[in-house]
Amino acid sequence: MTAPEGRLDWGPLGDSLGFLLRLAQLEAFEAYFAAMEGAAPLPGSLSILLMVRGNPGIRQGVLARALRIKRAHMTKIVQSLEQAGLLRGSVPADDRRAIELHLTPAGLAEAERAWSAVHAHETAPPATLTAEEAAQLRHLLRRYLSLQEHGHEP
Amino acid sequence: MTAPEGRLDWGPLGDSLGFLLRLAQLEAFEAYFAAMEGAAPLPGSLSILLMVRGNPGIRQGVLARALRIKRAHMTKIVQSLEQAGLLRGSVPADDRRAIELHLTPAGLAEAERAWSAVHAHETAPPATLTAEEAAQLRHLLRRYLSLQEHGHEP
DNA sequence: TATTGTTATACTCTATAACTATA
DNA sequence: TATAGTTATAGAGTATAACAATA
Repeated sequence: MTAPEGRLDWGPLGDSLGFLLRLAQLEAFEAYFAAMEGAAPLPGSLSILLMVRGNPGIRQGVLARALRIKRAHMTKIVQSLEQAGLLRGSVPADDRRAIELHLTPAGLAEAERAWSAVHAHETAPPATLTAEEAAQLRHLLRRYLSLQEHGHEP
Repeated sequence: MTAPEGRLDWGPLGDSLGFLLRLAQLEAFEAYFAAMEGAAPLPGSLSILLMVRGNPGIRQGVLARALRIKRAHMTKIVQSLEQAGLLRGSVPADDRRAIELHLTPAGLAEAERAWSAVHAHETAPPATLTAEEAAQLRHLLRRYLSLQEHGHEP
């Protein structure tokens, strides 16, 4: 009567894309923190630094929508990164409501340092997948998110 | 100088499995809530009801590990589901520390009702993927999570 | 009127540790 | 001594709405 560990019946959850994505994301974040051991910034901050590096002058609201962070929350994160001296915002002349974000030299150095620490972990295939499967998984996720065009490919 | 919306350079984030999973999960949950409009319970509660339905007598701690919910949090969720009359716990004779979970008749009815509401949404492929790609994405996620064996397959 | 960013509030989820009762 | 579950507390992330400045 009692379900044994390791041989669970996942039922319809095993076919639910949302559920699988939820578990996979938790797994990936656990692996990230285990591999980094404090050597890297929080995933959210790192993603902002990398996005501003790749898109200098990006507006706060555009960045918030891209990373699916609420504007109110983005304000706090940006402020903390500004206080840390990694980011600076400037008000464009053509729309004085907006804020355009740039990395400071320190922010650029931190983005490079953090990414080089994370790079090996992020590009190695997880233990449960072959390199080919991992590449295909990333490809399908980009298709799902309509992010086909990305950084370093022709 | 300013990055335009819609044509962002995702840089290394576009190759980061963890980042892609994070965005994909947010996308999937948004789609879930948009499709359900309050007609379904929260994803966390629904996953617990479905897991107890498929694995009657599963212990709380086993369920917590499977769903990657901390034991302390699982206690609260189970208590709320018990107060709602959907779940009951029993103490097995062979280990009086443990709690085995079962659905009440009301809980079974709620699991059936909620799943039938969610089913169409969860099994239809998302707009950005073909049915084949969606199936392959689910397959790769199960492989990534080592959940190959699941509910309704030989 | 609508939009950008800010502030304030509350709520959920999470993380941690101390506690009990059993094993 | 280790484990299952509980309690308490604090923190991070998130959601919401009201607000000021600008368009």
